[in-house]
Amino acid sequence: MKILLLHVDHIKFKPLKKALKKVEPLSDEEKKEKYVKEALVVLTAVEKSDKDIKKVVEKLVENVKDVASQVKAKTIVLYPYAHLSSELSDPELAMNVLIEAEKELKKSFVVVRAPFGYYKEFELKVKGHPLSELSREIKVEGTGKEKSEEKYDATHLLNEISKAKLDTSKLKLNDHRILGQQMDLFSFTDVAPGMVFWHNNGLIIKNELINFWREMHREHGYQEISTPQIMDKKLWQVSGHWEKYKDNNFLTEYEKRAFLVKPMNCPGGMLVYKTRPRSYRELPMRVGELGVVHRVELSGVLAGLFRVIQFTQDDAHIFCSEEQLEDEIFEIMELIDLFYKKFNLEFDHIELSTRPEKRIGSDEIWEKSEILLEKALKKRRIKYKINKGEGAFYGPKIDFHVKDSLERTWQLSTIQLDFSMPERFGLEYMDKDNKRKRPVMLHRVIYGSLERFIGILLEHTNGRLPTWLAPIQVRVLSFTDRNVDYAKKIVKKFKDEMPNLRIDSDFRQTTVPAKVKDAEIMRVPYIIVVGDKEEKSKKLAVRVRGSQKIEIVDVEKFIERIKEEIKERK
RNA sequence: GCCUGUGUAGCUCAGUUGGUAAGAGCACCACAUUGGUAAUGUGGGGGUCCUGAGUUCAAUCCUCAGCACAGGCUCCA
Repeated sequence: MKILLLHVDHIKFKPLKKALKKVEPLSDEEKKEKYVKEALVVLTAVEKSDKDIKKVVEKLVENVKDVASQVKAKTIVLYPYAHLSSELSDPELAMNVLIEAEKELKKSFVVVRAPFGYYKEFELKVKGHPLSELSREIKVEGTGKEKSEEKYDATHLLNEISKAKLDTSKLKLNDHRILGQQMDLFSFTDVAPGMVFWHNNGLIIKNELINFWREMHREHGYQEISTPQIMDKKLWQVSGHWEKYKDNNFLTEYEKRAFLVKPMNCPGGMLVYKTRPRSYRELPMRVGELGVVHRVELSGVLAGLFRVIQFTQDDAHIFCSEEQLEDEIFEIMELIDLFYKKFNLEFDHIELSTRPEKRIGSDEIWEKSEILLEKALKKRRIKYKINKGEGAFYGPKIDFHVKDSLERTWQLSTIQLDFSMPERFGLEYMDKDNKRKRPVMLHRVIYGSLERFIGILLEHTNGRLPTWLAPIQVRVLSFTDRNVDYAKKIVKKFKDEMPNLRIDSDFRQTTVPAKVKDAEIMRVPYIIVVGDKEEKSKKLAVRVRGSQKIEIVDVEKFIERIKEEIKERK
């Protein structure tokens, strides 16, 4: 139970309308406005864990008496105030606690109890002395036995686990959640809201994106690291994330030390930087990390792959000198450009987000950083909007937004400038002149989150991914049972030529149109039908990615074509 | 988290104003069929009607509490 004790000159309140469906009826007297002078107002929120009414009431009364005697209050106002807790008990329990507490307190005080379950207008004047505002948390300890003998019935609990049911009423046909189901890419369940279960087909896409990412980043002078999933709370106090995002972290513990499930990769990266003295020769040091992060998000904001609790960031941190900054920013912009061209994606708009209210670092540094980013944008002649006050708490950023099937925009790539983290973590390098200097840092992602990126990509292609990304690249259909042996030979030939080709077959005894339909729903780029004609002519009848036209092609030529597409990532 | 909806078979949905009403199509399995580029025929198996508590002689349906999903708000290091 949570309570807030306010010592007031007066309080005035009046019930307006029901907040709950089932509440105590009010007498005419109770419906009237109440005015109480010189009172200790006890705002109460009864919580789920307050099952032992007797003990809860006992402790509540004890607390109230304690404070009342200190402030010398003779009148108590018990005032239900649900907003103190997010773990509220059911109304019945709450009512009982309040009624019992009222009875107890009446033995020593004048008690006024405000009605439960109503929206009330109220006005009060707090005295303002040191003891006039106090909050208390009342906990009833369960006996050790109860804890160790936690009772549950596994088969019973299984009933509570269900697959997340998608409400498709407001969705477009190319919504990634529908495609994900059709193409067997991923799923969600009740027991892991906002966390993706990647099926084989979906993971293929994710892994291919990662392969491409790794290749491009190696080419662009990045190293890659991987840091732990949970780290001591201290680290996040150093970085400032604890201060700013306390409630948005998953907490766990190890030998009585508090650990945070990482919501960001940067602090881990900082520690790697600090493992040995660094030289100016190492800068710019570009360090990538495909980090899995967890963030506690409000349940109402979750949305398919677009907004999740657990996701993979294609993160990177670039440590460099101030002189190198501009070039590094351009370098990242080029990389972003390269990626979006590859996927034929266009940005809806680009934002420059400036200093937020809650931030670290001096105003001079913020000024400098913002000007720097703006200059870079202007030099590149990039159109952008200013998003005032929306920067990260450690620095301003440039965000790249893309539209989804419902015309909502989502941030994918971002470039963030940061003078503060290196300061907080005491990062240094030895410069030419043998003096210790502080590096500057850039945080950046290209895909943003792999989850969100895949969602966008699916919607933009309507699931018809380029061959290199398609979970199934080629499917061979038999015309009749007569043709199965030959069709198997074709499949084998493809596999011999391309061991990594994702090819499968459909030899069911059904019509060709039926099998084509299924392959189309799976968005297979190349559907090959093998029948008597093909056996005779030794050619292939290929249906290409959604077009209704059938191409008759030479086997060898077709294999070359696919090889080329996969190699060139088309 | 808030507001408004939604939750019935693997998928898409119908239905019961509380009582032999647990239904269809697709998918799956079997049999027949051997077909030419988005759905071959017949038969069969398959359901905790989101979960829990309550009301009732009786709950998928009513009440209360909760969970998840969706749209919007707010938020997004």
